[in-house]
This record gives sequence, structure tokens and C-alpha cells, in this order.
Amino acid sequence: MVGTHPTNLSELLDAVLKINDQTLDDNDNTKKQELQCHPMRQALFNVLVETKEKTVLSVRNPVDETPEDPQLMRLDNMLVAEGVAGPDKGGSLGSDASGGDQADYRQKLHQIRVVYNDELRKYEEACNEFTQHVRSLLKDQSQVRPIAQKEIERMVYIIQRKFSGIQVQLKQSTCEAVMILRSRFLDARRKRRNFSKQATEVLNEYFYGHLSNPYPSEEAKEDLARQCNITVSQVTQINFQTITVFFAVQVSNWFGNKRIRYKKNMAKAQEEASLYAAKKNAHVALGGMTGNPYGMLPGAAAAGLLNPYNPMNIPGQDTLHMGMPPFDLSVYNPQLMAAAQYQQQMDNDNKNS
DNA sequence: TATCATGATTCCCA
DNA sequence: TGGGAATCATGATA
Repeated sequence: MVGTHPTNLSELLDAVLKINDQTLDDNDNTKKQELQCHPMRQALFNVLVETKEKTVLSVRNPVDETPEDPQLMRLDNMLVAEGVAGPDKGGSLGSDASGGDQADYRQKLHQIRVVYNDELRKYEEACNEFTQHVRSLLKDQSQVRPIAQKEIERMVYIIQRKFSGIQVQLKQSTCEAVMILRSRFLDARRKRRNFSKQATEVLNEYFYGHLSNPYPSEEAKEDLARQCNITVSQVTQINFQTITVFFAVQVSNWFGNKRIRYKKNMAKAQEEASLYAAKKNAHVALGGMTGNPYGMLPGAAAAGLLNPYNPMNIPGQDTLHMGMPPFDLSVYNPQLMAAAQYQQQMDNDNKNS
């Protein structure tokens, strides 16, 4: 057959079968070229491809039948939320975090982010490289055996799915690393650490403003936590609940300690009370009467007149008319007295309800 | 480094 | 189950 072109399909098939009997390496390029240039080549190729598609290849399109992997979606969402994937959010847990811890957390999260993105880039490069290699290999082979574009795509899809498995592993281990980092950070927070001055101010203001009932509700605790800048707004959804509870416990601890120590050291407490009363009086004098009545600290209350722990207060008697305020003379201000009465009325109403 | 201040924990009780 | 009381542990300061 060398040197002569097969004239019909059966001849061409014979030629192909002959080639298959030998190794392709053994054939010279002349034979290959003869086949490539044969006028019936494309027709035969199409027939074989069609036959192969009918017999071997599934009619189904594998890409269409597989929806987005939910596990992969969860991992992706989490990585974005944690600031590992997507735009760099700085990896903050809360603005109250002490500088050292927060910086340490951010640095470690950044390290995870860098390693993750580096690995992901390598993975994508390897995947693309391998896919490209397979594509060109199959395209090359399609010169000598029937390989349709559809088959090539199918092969590429299978390869990409294999790589996707590796991607899931990478994302899983990255999520684990972030979770470990997070739990370590939270454990570190459990160690005693002083609140900021601003936070203590807010808590003290509430305490002395509610001396008649220094027991904030859960709602009030959350509100105090926010006011203390122990905000949870920057915390990702995944740990939102845990951290909210954690801050509420901190506020509870603070009030627990405060109540005990207030009783134990009344002298110092009275001093502090008058300090906060003076602050509030200044606020009132500056027109604060229109402010929140719950946040209002009447001088009388702050000075101890409404204080249940104050030995000056005899149960059953109208505390507003009990003795002189020990420190704060501003209770003589009619406006402040009215505020004190209002506060007591509110307290009584609360008790009755 | 001693002392104080203060947040956290534990136990007990109503 | 929440609060009081005692105690522990650690940060701040002189």
C-alpha cells in the first residue's frame, strides 16, 4: 500500500487496521501523511467518532448533571467570612480586644491567608497545566484515533474533579487552622484582663444610675456590652452566638463583683457614687433633662439616698426625705430632686409590675 | 517585689 | 437558676 492511496472506505479501513497491527512508532511518517491526506479520511473519522459516541461515551453531559458541591460552598463561605479568602478584612474579632492579642491574631490569620492563597494558586496552576497537557495529548491522538471534542471535554472534567478533591482538602485544613487559631484566641481572653477605662465608666454609670436595682437584664447587659465597645459587629456569623454569650458573662461578672465590693467598702463606694453623681449633675445642668430617664442619675440616688445598702436608708421610710446627702449637695437642686422622684417612681413601678 | 485592684471561678443557698 | 460570698489569679503601680 505504500506509495498508493486507498481509493475507497474499505481500503482506508484496511490501511488503518494495518497500522494498528504495528506500533505507530514503527511506521514511517510517509504512511501517516498518506492517511492524513486521504480524501476519505475525514468521512471515516466522523463515522468512527459517531460510532464511539453511541457505544462508549455517555450521552449525558457530566458537567450539567453535577450541581455545585454544597460542602465546597460551605467551606468557601466560611473562608470568606473568616477573611482568609476574598478581600482582606484584617481578621478582626472585636474592637475591645487588647492590642497585643488582636495583633497576634491578625498576624497569624494573615499567615494562614498567605499560605492558603499560595497553595490555591499552585493548585490552580497545576490543574491548568495538567488539563492543558491532557488536551494537547488527546488532540494529538485524535489525529490517529477517533476522539471527539466531547470526549476531550469529558476527560478534562474528570481530571478537574480529581483536582477538586484536593481543593476541598486544602480548604478543609485551612478552615481547621482558622478554628484552632480562634479557639486559642478566645481561651487567651479568658485570662483576667482589665476592661478599658471607657468600659468601666459605662458600667459604673449604669451601676450608680441604678443603685436601687443594680441588676441589669440580659438585654441591658448586651446593651452595656455594646456601649463598652465590646461590640460583636465585627465577629463573623459563625461564632456570633458564642461571643455574645461570652461578653454577657463578662458584664454579669462585673456587676456581681461590683455589688459585693460596693457593700464591703461603703465609704469608698459613696465617694465613687458622688463622683458619678457630680458627672451626671453636670450633664443635667447642661440640659440633659431631656435625655434617657433610665440613664439619668439623680444626685440623690447616686449619693446614696436610694441606695439599698446605705445604712442611712431605713426600710419603710421615704428615702427622699431621709437625712442629708453625704457628699452631693446638688440634691438641693429642685430639678435634680424631681429627677430623683421620677427615678424612684420608675423603680416602684418596676417592682410593682 | 510587695501590695492593691479587679476580673474570673467556685460553692452554696433561696 | 441567679445572686452572694469567698477565693483565686493576674494586671497595675509604687
